[in-house]
Amino acid sequence: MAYRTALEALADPTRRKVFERLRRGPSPVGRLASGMPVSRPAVSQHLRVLKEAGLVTEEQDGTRRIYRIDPKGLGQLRAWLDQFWESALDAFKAEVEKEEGDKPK
Amino acid sequence: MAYRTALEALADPTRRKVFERLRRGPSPVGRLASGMPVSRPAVSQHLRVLKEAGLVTEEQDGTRRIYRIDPKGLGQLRAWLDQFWESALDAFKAEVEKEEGDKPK
DNA sequence: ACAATTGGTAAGCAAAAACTTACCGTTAGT
DNA sequence: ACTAACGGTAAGTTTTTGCTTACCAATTGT
Repeated sequence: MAYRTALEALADPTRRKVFERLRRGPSPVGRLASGMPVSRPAVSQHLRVLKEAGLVTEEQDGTRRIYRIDPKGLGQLRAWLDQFWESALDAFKAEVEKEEGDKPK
Repeated sequence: MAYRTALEALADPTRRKVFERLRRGPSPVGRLASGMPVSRPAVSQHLRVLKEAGLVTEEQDGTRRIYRIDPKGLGQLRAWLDQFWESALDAFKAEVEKEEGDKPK
């Protein structure tokens, strides 16, 4: 049921930018913030949302916190999408068959 | 590049509800709106967003418009997710190998 | 031609979300 | 012990977004 939070987290453009930057590998907050059009606290807040959505993890290393992508949230999102995709196709097929029945002979 | 709009469209709970209801098959606007906690115009506005995101299609049938799920948007989202998933795993592997190199012997 | 059904659009409002500045706590180095 | 670096949190403001009411256009049936 956590695909909701993942979806909501990835909807924001800057948050997506942070997330996609992490795809290239782990990074501390400061490094993430430089190169972003917004302030460091803003990035911090985005990271919290991403973390709560299971999309990133935080690891303390001295005075800095290293953020990295967490496969968990991504996996849940994929699972939902796949299941949705399948049932949508099923409904689509059923629909087509129903229409076939409408033009008999 | 349209996975952005799909993501943003699916972030809203009521919009997701509309979308998930369409999974069971096509429906005109009025039917969708009844059974929703919001007004018909609200549903209309949501449908527009979903349509612009390539998630639903609209077909005119007399005075009513039938909405159905459009596989396009869903497909683009899946493609992005899959590609993201892969490159994230790659980065993860590369990271592990780097750490292996850190503790030689 | 007229009335009724269906639904899109506009304007305005209220709630939510993102951003900034200011501040504080923690760790590392000297 | 003092200072600097790093980053989370609070408070307040602005922007965005979702919702409602009111209105209008198009189609169908009588």
